[in-house]
Amino acid sequence: MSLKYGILGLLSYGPMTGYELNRAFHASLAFFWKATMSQVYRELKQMEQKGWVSATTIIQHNGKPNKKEYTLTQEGREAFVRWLSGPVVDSDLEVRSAFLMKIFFSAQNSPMINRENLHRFKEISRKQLSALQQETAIQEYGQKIQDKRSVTYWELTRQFGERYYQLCVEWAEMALATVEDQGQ
Amino acid sequence: MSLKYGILGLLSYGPMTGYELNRAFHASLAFFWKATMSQVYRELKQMEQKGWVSATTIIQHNGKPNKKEYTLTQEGREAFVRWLSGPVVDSDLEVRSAFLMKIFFSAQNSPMINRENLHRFKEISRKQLSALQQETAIQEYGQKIQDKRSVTYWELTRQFGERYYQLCVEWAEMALATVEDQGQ
DNA sequence: TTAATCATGTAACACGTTACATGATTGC
DNA sequence: GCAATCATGTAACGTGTTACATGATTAA
Repeated sequence: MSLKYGILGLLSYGPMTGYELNRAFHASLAFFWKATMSQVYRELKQMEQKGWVSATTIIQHNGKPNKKEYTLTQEGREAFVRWLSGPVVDSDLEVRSAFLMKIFFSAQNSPMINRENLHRFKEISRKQLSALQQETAIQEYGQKIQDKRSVTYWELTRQFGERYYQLCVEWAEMALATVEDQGQ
Repeated sequence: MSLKYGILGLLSYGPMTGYELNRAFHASLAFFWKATMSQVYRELKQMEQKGWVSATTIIQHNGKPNKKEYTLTQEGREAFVRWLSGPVVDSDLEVRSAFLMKIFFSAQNSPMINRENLHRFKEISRKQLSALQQETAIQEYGQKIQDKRSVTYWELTRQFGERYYQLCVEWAEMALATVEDQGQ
């Protein structure tokens, strides 16, 4: 559901190709929404049929393959605004964690494997945290497009991510201590 | 991917019907994994074909519909243990948040709607937090089944949830202050 | 010479969501 | 009388994942 609106949102800054949309996704929305190339192309096809975006083929020379640039239509912009201004519902907050599923059943695992898994979780979280802290794309874009209001909101999502991974690291330390304490 | 293992994990505590599995899901795993009835029935059918679970029909009198009780087979238990003892991978930590997607683009929204959305997010998070704090299922089960080791791990997932929703509430307060500060 | 980048997709499968169907019993 | 609980599912659709296909250019 949200992938559609992620694409519309990115196109609201200006026209882009599927390939560029994919890069933009990875550079900015990846912390809270992952998308693959084939998904992006499929959504673009569907949205073109709906009339939310329109495509223009750009012929390239120098041996590079032709591009299809997508532009937001009036209906597309309206659909985006309807979603954006619509209310926040319970399901927008849903959490899904394969890792916690594993932890839930981990009493049936060997203590050694549990310690390893918790350590690995902590390390991955730490890496994600420092990646988000060193994130400069927001500042760069902000200086380029001179849109102070956008930067505020982009920065809020980044800060959520920072706090989240901070939590993961601290929880992992607590969990490791608990598991050791119990002599497991 | 994880729904399968959630079902196998619950069946590792003893045989259950699809209906009971659904209730168990809502009572224990719901914070980090949501499942619907039809999904549970579909997975059970697939896993029966794979030979991971076996079904026994229990004829009921007193007007109630017949039940099908599912039991973990040896192969099912092996598949579960393979998953449980397998390494934690990056994708096990993936975050997906429709709410943050909306915040990311919220510079294009009216300031009033943004304040409303942040307030609503804070309220939902607060409710989830107090629901998790008042959660007693873990203690009850623990006393019933006398499995101290399981309780430790169940409790770790609950604590992750508590910390997570605490973070949400605090972040929302910070975000509201930021948005007000900017005169938006 | 090998991998990465640019650029488009298709096909098949897996998983998640929503609506529908049946029908007795129990509590408000 | 109406909603909830017990208990099973099917069907259709929507979304996410993985593998495959093409083919030139550029940097290590």
